[in-house]
Amino acid sequence: MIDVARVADVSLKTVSRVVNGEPSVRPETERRVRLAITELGFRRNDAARSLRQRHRTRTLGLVISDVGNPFYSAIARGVEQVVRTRDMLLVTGSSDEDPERERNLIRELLERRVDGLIVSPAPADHRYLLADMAHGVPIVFIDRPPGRIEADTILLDNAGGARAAVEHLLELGHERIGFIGDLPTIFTAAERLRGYRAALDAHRVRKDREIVHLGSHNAESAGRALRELLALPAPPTALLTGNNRITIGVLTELARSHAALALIGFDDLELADLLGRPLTAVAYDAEELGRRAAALVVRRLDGHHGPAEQLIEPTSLVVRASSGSRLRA
Amino acid sequence: MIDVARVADVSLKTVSRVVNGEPSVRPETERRVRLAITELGFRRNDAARSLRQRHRTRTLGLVISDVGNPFYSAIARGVEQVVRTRDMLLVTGSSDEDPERERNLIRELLERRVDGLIVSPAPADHRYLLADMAHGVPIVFIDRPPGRIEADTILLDNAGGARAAVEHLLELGHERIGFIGDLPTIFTAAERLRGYRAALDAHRVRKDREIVHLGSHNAESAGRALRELLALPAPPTALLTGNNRITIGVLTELARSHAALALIGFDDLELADLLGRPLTAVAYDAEELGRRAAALVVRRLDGHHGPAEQLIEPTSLVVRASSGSRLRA
DNA sequence: TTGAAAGCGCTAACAT
DNA sequence: ATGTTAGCGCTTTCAA
Repeated sequence: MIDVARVADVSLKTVSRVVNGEPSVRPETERRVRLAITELGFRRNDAARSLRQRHRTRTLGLVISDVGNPFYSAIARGVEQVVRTRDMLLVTGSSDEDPERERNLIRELLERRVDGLIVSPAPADHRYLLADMAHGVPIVFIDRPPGRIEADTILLDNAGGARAAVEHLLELGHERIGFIGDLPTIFTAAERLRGYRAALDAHRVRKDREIVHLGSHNAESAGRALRELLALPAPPTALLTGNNRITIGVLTELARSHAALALIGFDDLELADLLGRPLTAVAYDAEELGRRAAALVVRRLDGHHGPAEQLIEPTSLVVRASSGSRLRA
Repeated sequence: MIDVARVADVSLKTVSRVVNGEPSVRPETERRVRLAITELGFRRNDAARSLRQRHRTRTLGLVISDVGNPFYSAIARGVEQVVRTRDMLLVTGSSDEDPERERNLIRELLERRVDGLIVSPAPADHRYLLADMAHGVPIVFIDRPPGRIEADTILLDNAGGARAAVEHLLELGHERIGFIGDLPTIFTAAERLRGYRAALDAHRVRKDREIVHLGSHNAESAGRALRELLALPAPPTALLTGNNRITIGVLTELARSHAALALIGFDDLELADLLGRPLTAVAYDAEELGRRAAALVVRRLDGHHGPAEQLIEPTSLVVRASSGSRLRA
């Protein structure tokens, strides 16, 4: 900037005025400055700027487990929509579900002085964030709650969605409804399992642990789990799958084995309609999840100081062919 | 930091030493400093830091049209993999294919002094970037070439992929092969159309403009385009679709109309195997595209100064059921 | 309308 | 082993 000033033969402050569109600069002076700016290819340095200004970086941090996962990229898109209206930028990092990496990522973002932070947390003790929150950095948790602290959080209605799915199967006349899910140490997996059980309890249907398989973390292991369930003396007549990876594994295995099984998947699939047997699914708006999380951050940025809030994003059951029709009684 | 120094009763520089893990600090002193750091909830300010240091922000900028699009999120993931090995962070912005927004985004990123930039550009004159490139900021273009400047670029083999698809259909005995694509103002759409035509030319098959439909930008309009093609007196017996959105529109319409038509889609679909009729597709590794783009940036960051390079990422034809079997001659 | 000087929070270079 | 000083590139405050 000082170079620009020299070339334009004005003071540094005048250049600053031009660059920031402040008034009180003679058109002729402004022209000289602009010329010098183009000549030198000058760009204002935002780091220096935010150092002097009221310390806003107009940047929001987002920590998720994987940018490549459609669920998280939908969230990122929702967050971005809000961020954009405020003329802010988004810094994203993938934690791969590793608490230590998550913590490092958060530290880096905070050191870069993001104005706010949205985190989809791995299970961990998040008390280390209390100091930063006390310093006024809005931190919002998305999809899963933080560990051992109170903070704004937005979750899916995991239990409600699973319960609605199971109740739909019950209404169709099924009584042996299986469940294949991920490890219950994962918050969403545990909640979905809870919803599954709650539905059976509410309808006084016997819960058989034999047809519940937990710990499937990818499509392959879900396929194996399904084979085991189908090999049982009394296999389930219907199945709820705990997430999209598991659903895909099950669909693949089903395509191979041609077994008849009513199926509902938690998480909708993009091409659910075009599958061999269109998938009945527990759907929700992941983008909206991102938007609402960003709105929580923005509200605090705008001076809101209320207590931590927990928001629940609803799910809906999209009934297609895979859940089948009423069982013959 | 000065507050920490005061509380720990040491000089500012000693705090800096502790924070940066520099040697020559007595363990006892270090303990006092660390205590003060925790007490005050201190975080090093990276803006101030990079201002003084050799101006590295350890940040890479990525401008794409939409974070929510699987193609771009795969790219983002690939870029992130590389960025992570260098302990850098990724700042992402979506341009929505709007050249003006793209330019603003780029300006913001450059003002924030990203160490490098990866851009999937909308068609535009990119000469405004020459000054920044001359200042040593590595800028790499991905998926589409920049306008009116020379810069490192990585593209898909769009023409080659389309050509291979058409040749596969020709080998199966088809002679009336249609094409539904996006507007040829879009680089990739134009290239794919070129590949389609090149294959027909090479095999001396007559090109009929009637069975080529351009300008489909979403699934709905692709569905309409298909209906028009099928209503023709001499409809095509096979079809190449120009991208995943178009493929989905065509699949939807095909599911409705039950028309018999050999189909190949450019862009693979995640559930291609599980569709009613598994999709033959022109596939490629979008993540690798991101990794290679990031590698180009990183190489220049490491001091490479060669001329602009253009890399081509190969595609492959994944043959499944939808392209059908050999036509009865 | 323009400019001079101070200082944001940190690190590099040089003392002690 | 620890401290002092200057200055990164900008904006703020005040003066001309």
